[in-house]
Amino acid sequence: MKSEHIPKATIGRLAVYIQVLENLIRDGIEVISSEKLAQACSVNSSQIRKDLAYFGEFGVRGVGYYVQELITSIRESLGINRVWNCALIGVGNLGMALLRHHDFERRGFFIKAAFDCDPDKIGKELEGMEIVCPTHLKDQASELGIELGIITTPPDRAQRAANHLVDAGIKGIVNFAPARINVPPHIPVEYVDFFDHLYSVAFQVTLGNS
Amino acid sequence: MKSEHIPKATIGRLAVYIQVLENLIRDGIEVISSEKLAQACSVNSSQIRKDLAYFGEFGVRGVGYYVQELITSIRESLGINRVWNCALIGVGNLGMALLRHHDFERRGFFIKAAFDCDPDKIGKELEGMEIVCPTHLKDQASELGIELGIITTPPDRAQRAANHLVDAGIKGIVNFAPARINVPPHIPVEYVDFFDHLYSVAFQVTLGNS
DNA sequence: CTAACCTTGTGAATTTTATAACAAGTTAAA
DNA sequence: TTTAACTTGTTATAAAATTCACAAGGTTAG
Ligand SMILES: NC(=O)c1ccc[n+]([C@@H]2O[C@H](COP(=O)([O-])OP(=O)(O)OC[C@H]3O[C@@H](n4cnc5c(N)ncnc54)[C@H](O)[C@@H]3O)[C@@H](O)[C@H]2O)c1
Ligand SMILES: NC(=O)c1ccc[n+]([C@@H]2O[C@H](COP(=O)([O-])OP(=O)(O)OC[C@H]3O[C@@H](n4cnc5c(N)ncnc54)[C@H](O)[C@@H]3O)[C@@H](O)[C@H]2O)c1
Repeated sequence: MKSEHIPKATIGRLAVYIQVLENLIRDGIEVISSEKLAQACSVNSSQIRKDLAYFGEFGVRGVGYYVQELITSIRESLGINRVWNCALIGVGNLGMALLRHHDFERRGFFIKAAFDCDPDKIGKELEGMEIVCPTHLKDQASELGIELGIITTPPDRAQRAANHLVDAGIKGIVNFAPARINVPPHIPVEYVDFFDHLYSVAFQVTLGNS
Repeated sequence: MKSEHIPKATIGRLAVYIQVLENLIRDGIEVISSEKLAQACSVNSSQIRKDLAYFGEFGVRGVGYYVQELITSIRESLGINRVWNCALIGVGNLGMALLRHHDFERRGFFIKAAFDCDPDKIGKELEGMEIVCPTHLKDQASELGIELGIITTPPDRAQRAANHLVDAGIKGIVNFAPARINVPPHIPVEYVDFFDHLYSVAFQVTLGNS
């Protein structure tokens, strides 16, 4: 079908499909039907076929989808079948956990530089990377080919961090701080809000009890 | 209005409203209109009024919403105006970052127990808590009044961790591991997937460039 | 007190998203 | 080769969420 506008919910589900498909590979499963995949992802099978149809035709009628091929197709569709260089701002508890988490690299997201404004941290080395003052962000970004920014500062510093990133010509931002940030409209921002999810389970549990 | 079924998206937005409203408090703003709040949250003002209408009438016509009151009302609506005791399974990079993050407590989510199956970690103390073997989960859960579980194990251990939690009578789960888990249908599960958000920005950046 | 002005809450209209249904393509067995 | 059993891609249908539009309620200034 190859369509124009793709629902945000579709992107979220594609991420789930990849997750489940990768686990199927581990289990040695090579082909899967939309119905089976749907069960594993807790969605409707039409939903899966519709989501994939936005990007092309990846299945074989009467057979299903070849798992490895489908993973590749989805990754191409999302634009993640390549390396993305990232900068991280805010090397605290969470920032360090992310830096130490090598799954990001395995999936093509390389954190190439880490920034913090704390004088005690600047100059220290972590995971083979020197922690640098955010004022150097602009230089390093172009030098290292950094396109994405990850914000892990306290919430009241998130806007400042965002400003640094924008100034450095970054193309997209993932913000872990619980604060909205203002950036030019052509720069996409994704918010990772742990509390959103905690609130959501708490709400569902409360509903169930009432 | 007080309605029956509440869209999941509404819950997510309520979390955003709280986030923004709390920052308004910090700035000393006491009253806000749905239009202003909408701008701060990047949503439509009708959306806000509609979201709130699911739970009651919290505003004053001609005036707007009293910020502190609205926070309280939303918290009551979500069932988070009370303490929720949590157990964390998997004390690795991410688990430790969460344990050290005291914002959870400030918002009523207390991590009362931490579990790990690594013999090197069991018995160690962290943030005033002893790391315990997951086999003790059941005892501790009832003893400490734990209702929610947080999974931060590797993905191939997530199901096992979930089984422990379910067996311990936990009422809801937040899963940070990139793997779907199967639990009885009355137990809500929320997935926090960092890659989902990375994929999403990458996709949006790619779109913008094409 | 009146008039001009705001802002909420909500039914109706619109848009978007999800599900169902099925024609078309594929396989395998008889 | 034919038939029966599958499964996709896509159109049609249904459901859900968002936005619009405005009456109803409230405030402020003169
Ligand atoms: N740690 C968690 O588990 C967790 C969970 C949910 C949300 N968060 C959010 O993630 C963010 C980071 O949390 P954390 O626990 O790592 O906090 P933290 O205080 O440990 O780390 C914050 C780091 O940011 C640095 N920083 C401050 N201002 C900066 C600036 N302008 N430029 C660059 N660096 C700056 C600080 O020096 C510090 O090293 C916070 O916004 C927090 O609310 C954290
Ligand atoms: N660290 C990050 O920044 C990050 C980012 C995104 C996602 N994640 C996900 O979060 C999870 C944890 O990541 P991490 O970096 O902390 O990994 P980690 O390897 O540092 O920690 C995992 C911990 O879980 C423990 N564990 C393993 N099996 C267990 C079991 N059955 N019961 C109890 N404990 C068990 C291990 O002993 C270890 O301490 C992983 O699934 C990872 O994919 C982490």
